[in-house]
Amino acid sequence: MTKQVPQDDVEGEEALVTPPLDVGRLGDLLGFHLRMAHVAIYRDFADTMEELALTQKQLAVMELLAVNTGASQIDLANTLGTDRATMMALVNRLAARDLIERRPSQADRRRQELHLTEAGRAMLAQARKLIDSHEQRFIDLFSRDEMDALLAALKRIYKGN
Amino acid sequence: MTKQVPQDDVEGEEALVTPPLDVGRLGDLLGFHLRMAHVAIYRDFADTMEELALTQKQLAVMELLAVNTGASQIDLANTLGTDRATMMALVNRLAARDLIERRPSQADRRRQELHLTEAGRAMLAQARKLIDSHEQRFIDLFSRDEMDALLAALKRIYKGN
DNA sequence: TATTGTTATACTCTATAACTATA
DNA sequence: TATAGTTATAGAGTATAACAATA
Repeated sequence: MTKQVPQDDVEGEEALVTPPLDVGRLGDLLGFHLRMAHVAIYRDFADTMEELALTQKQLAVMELLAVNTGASQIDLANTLGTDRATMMALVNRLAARDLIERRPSQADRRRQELHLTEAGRAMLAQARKLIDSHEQRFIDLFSRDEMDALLAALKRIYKGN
Repeated sequence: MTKQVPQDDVEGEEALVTPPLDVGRLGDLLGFHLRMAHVAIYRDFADTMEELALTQKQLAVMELLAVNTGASQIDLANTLGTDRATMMALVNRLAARDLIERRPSQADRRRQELHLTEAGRAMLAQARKLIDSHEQRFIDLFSRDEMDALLAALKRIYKGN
């Protein structure tokens, strides 16, 4: 999916044809390093999931539905921090692929309950296997304590403490 | 710029109307927490920079040019991990606002050397002030040691060790 | 009045491919 | 042959606004 970063992230490679620039003040910004790390993982995820054609967010929706059967689009949007319209588009794409389905709620007829389909559950099972190897590549960079500290720090950032 | 996340990230607020779902297996994924943290900082950045209408990446380009005068689009793309076409669009937008300018290279006539304009330098000075308060909000969440460890961990992720 | 889903719209981001001019 | 810039194109992501049905 991303043929990007031709030489840069290949381990044990010699210097680039065009060497990376001095990052200057960017080096002091948490947001800069967070963004670079996020992009690195995002791309590895995309490459790993290429055969299944699932994005991080699509997988997130499916994992949420695996645990929260019948959740609404608003539930998903609130949990993942997006708005209704964005979630609508995301759900549309997954529904078009028959991975999830909408069912009208009996209790509140404004709502549509979202469910994984059989195909969705099968896809999720496959995805989890691929994700394991993807995650492992980054887990291997850290000790258990380091990883715990990293996850705690990231949570603190987006939960605002 | 982002009126998003209506209740979620307000400190000391009671439960949401629609409470966040159980994140299930997502809670174990580094990529999930990294993405959530990135989005949180990205939005705070966007809100902070609203008056200047500068994105994280636009600022990154300007900071890079502040230190690496005359760098090419390829240089910037390699450093920030994007491709030529994406950087082209980014540079176009900054150039259209007269914040940076292209100058033909004497040494290699395929190249354009990029420079901050006077307006660009002024904008950057303003931006740095706003960024300080933005960064401070997140720095305050951590001790010095915690922040050092966090930055080191993030670098390890995108530098592949 | 407020909420859920929905549609329409628009702009940004990202990447691919192909062209051009240089090297 | 390879590289830098460029253009065209397309799809995904993101958000706003407005409407209908329902609460």
